[in-house]
Amino acid sequence: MATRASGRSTREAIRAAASRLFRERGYARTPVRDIAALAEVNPALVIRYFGSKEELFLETMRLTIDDEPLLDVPIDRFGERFVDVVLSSEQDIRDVHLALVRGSGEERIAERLREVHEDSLVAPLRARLSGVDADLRARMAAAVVGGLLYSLWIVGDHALESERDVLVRRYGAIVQDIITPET
Amino acid sequence: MATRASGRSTREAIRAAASRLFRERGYARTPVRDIAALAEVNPALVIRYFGSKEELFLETMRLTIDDEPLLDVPIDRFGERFVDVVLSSEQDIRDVHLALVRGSGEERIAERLREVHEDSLVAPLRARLSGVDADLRARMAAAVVGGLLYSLWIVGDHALESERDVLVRRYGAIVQDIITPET
DNA sequence: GTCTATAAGGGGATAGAC
DNA sequence: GTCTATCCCCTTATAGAC
Repeated sequence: MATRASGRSTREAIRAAASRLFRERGYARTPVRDIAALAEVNPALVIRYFGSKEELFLETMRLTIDDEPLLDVPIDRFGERFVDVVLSSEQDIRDVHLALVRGSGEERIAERLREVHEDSLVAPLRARLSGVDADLRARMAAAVVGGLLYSLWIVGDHALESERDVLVRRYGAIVQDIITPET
Repeated sequence: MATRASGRSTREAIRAAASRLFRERGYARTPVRDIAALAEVNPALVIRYFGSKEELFLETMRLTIDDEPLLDVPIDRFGERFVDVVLSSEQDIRDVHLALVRGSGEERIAERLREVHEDSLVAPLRARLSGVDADLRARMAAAVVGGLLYSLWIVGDHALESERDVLVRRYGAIVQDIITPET
């Protein structure tokens, strides 16, 4: 095999392959060799560049939610919009989330999951809430959204996958009820 | 080591050890050897009795929810009671559920998770509901309860672990809102 | 910067004696 | 029914040549 391009692009090729395979098959079921093969790179390089498989996993399984669509929405429609954003597939929130959940037997992966849950689900909700129970309400709403992801992707609840619009509306209503302070 | 008791009790010892370790450490992080050690039994016997590690896992990670407390409760308090039952630690619903979620990268374990989700969460809710949307509502409520478990145990959301009573009441209210038909 | 070759360990599972 | 001994595969990770 010919020597490939410079170190920079090799690193990126490994990262891209790892990101894809980890999301598709999860941590435990993705050998380093498979990552190397997909990246068309020597297996030794994977470790050389990233130190260990776990480092590589943590390096690739990050999330930053795009909260722009959340900023300009009126508070009484926030629940629906939030569900909409989470379910939007542009960023692969769901895949990364799923991989983290399944890998959470490993302590450091669990830690990353907590960060992702906090930063991507709790924080955006919390930012728009006020009142004494704001924190608890944000966490409950985040848990509910987590439950939606769990149901859709982990248990594969196809019966819940009605029209996307219906899902966003009904689930949005649940979230909305939680974040709206009790009368 | 002296020969232990009869085959019957050996089988039970293996089952008990496996059940405990799988719940504590999960599928991937529990070697057959550790199960044998805890059961004070030869490693070869584990496979001999149960065929494979995966079979043993599926054999031990079952759930049957005790739905007696659900039968005599008035429908308008059903949500709260349901959350109460799920969080009651008598049966280790949560541990088994957690182990199944984390193991769900394996196809057969995912299948078992779907069964458990269906039988222990969806079905008890569905049994008390009626109306056109009954099925969808039952599934959404089940997903929400799954979200609670997810948040409490998988991400370890300690901030959500307020007083148990508070949790049951507030989360029960959410479930109740879902299973109560819209006006 | 990339390769070959291999170390070093752990895993599940099996054969066959007792 | 239970044991010892071991097979065999797969894994991550490293050493050192090119």
